[in-house]
Amino acid sequence: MSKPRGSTSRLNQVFKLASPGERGASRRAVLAHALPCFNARGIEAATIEDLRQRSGQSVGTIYHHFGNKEGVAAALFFAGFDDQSRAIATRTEAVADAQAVVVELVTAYVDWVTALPELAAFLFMARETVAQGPHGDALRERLEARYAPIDARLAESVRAGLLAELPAELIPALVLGGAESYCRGWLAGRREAKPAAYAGLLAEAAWRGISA
Amino acid sequence: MSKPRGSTSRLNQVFKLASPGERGASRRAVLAHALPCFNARGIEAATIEDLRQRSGQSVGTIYHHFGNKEGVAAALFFAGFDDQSRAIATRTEAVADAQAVVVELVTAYVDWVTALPELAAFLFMARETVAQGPHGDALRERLEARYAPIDARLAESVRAGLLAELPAELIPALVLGGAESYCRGWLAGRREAKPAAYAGLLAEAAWRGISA
Amino acid sequence: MSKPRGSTSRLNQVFKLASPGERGASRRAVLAHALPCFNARGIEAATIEDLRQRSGQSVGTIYHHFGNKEGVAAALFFAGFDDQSRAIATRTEAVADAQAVVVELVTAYVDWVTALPELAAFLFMARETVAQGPHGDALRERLEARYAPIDARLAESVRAGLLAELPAELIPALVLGGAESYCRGWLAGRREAKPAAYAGLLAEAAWRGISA
Amino acid sequence: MSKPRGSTSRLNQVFKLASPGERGASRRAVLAHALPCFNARGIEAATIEDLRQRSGQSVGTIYHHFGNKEGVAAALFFAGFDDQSRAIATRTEAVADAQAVVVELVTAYVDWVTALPELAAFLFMARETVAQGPHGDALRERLEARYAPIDARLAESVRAGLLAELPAELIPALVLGGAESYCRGWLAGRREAKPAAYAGLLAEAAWRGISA
DNA sequence: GATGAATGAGCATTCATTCAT
DNA sequence: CATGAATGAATGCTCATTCAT
Repeated sequence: MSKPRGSTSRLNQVFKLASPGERGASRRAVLAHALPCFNARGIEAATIEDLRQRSGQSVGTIYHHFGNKEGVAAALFFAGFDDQSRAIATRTEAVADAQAVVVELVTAYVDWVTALPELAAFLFMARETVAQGPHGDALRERLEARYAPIDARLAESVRAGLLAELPAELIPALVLGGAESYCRGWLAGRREAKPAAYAGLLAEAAWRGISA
Repeated sequence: MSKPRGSTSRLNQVFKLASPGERGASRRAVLAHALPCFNARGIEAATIEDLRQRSGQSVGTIYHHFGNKEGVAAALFFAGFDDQSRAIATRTEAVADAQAVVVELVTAYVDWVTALPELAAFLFMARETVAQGPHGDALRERLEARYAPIDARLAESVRAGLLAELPAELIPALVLGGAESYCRGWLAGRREAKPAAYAGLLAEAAWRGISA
Repeated sequence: MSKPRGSTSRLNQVFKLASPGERGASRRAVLAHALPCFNARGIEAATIEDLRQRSGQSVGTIYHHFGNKEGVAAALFFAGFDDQSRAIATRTEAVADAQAVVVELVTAYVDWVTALPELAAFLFMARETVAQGPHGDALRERLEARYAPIDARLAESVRAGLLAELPAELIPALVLGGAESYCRGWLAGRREAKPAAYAGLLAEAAWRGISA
Repeated sequence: MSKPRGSTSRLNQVFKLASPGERGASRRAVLAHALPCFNARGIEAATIEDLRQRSGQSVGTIYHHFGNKEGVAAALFFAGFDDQSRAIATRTEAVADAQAVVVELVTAYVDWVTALPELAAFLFMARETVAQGPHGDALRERLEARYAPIDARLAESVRAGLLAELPAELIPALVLGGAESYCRGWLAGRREAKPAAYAGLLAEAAWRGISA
């Protein structure tokens, strides 16, 4: 019998990375079941009772591991965020020129969203909540860590005349804005085709948008 | 003494349009003061007591006009959404060719967000809530009404060979994705320059991204 | 049929004074039934559910009138404290010389405790809690208002040579310490005779303790 | 280097007496650190987690030694109570006539409170809790053991005509009431001078209050 | 004896909504 | 139409206690 494929086993991998070791089983269970809870009703509207029932853990265990409901959401957010960062880093570090960086970035992004749609939807939903909560600084650090190397390489290309002379703070929106917008639409059920199906077109449009 | 200008009087205009007549004064007061309440803490976390205190209206009046809290949020959402639609329609209907449509659409969008940042932030925040609530169909109708004419003209240009052969469901993301992404960043305090300052660059990049 | 006598009707009078008017009925009901709840288990251990059940009011009404559990305790404390102050003031203001003041003070005190034992027990129990809570300043003001006139008259007598040369901060303890100590013992069930039965002896001992 | 003096080393002595031997080190640590925990927030509001953190012992150790939280409070109470009893007994047993007994009793009492204010505050706070709990009988026995010899000697003096004809149950209040009242006020921060400073005045007033 | 992760009953408090005036 | 006191279900969270290691 073959192992299950697709988003479930991929999700398990994300939670394993977030709570490694045999000890992390109950913590993992909470994280895994919190995802549908939060996605179904929003972080605020989801109740600890929801999390408890679906995860099969006790209230005390949830509070033992995460402190409070926001703590569960933050842990889930960073588990997803970090996995996404790894996926992007792996692909963008393997290539050299600016165009390839843009293509790999956009492609890695839409592939990740396509592979883990529930987690992607949660990241969109939880981002502002996390940014304004007690882990806001942690988020900003990790955003910096994710995008700084990429920004540096693109800035280099601007100096080399390969990219248009664009304000640095505008580039991220031009590169990932289209992909992000399409992904939001797809996750909300307003678009049919998987984002990965348009990876090439989105990457090409992004590159044309910023190239000299 | 001249009247105050800028976002406050512009907001008043939005609320006047949403609740015309002398009778609409209390309704207007609730809408106007609900905006900071919802933006400060989120729709779910804002309380009727917050709305009551800031608006100076009674609990009964709020329920009389809006039915419930979600009703206030929906009314505020559509007031903002409709104003944005009017702004876009006014500018895009005045031009003929595809490139001009794209430029006017992007420009109208970022200008509107720049002029009414609180309302824009609320629209981003409330969109999913409204889409999943009892007014979801109304939202889908109005989205259709807003974008159908524009989509039609762009689709025409695709057939005329002026635009790249792109899937119809991808075009909106390519056209407005960059602007939307930058606006989100600006509203969240992660970007410095007003979106309107980059209207030209965003419009140009959008056009290059989809042109043949 | 004659009216009921003794502590119950006397208590009702206290609560009437604390929440006058027809409007105050539900507030009064909460106060009246909070007394046995707090006395039975302590303020901390008494639950809102206890108060709700015994008073027959809703949770919302309790919070509407008192804000929180500590608010109920504080309101009850001041209702009792103020009644006790009135009882003391009435009797001490009616006499002239120092010995009579001491006698009336001690007598009024033990009579009040004997007449309202439940309330007296609560005052002993709640005093430190109130003093350390948000109403601590209010308590200190009212203590000052109660004892300042009496202290002034005793200090006058010290100057006149009728009283021993005693430190001002020691006098209250010498005057009321014995009565207070006996009352505590009686309220705790460690003493048999009602404090009022020893009013004369306690007053006489107090006067001998401080007289020149 | 000389040993530290004053209330800390005196407290250590109390805890050593309560938990002698090498085995009693962890028990002693819990008792010593429970005192500030209970004083800061009250017995009910202090948590096992507070005790655990401050004492550096494990939850299991606390339960091993004391059974439950009330057990810690009771053990601490009796450690203090017994030390106070020893201090009183040592001084009152050394004298013969009634006046000397009263003077030594009052003096021993205020000296003890002055030397161990934290413990004294705790005794006032915990007394009712202990009296109503499962150790109530133990407390009543020890109170009897402490005061019976003293009461007997004073009763003898009443018969000898040295003391006023006073009800037996009133005498303890007349003797210690003033001292107790002043000590409570000092411990609560409402009085400036240490009780020991007024030992003579308090003892004299007590004696005058009860002497024939 | 010692440990501390896990438990879950129990609590204070909030807040959308109603409805008598 | 307008009001705001009253309601009580629902929720996040705490914490004493247990027990497997």
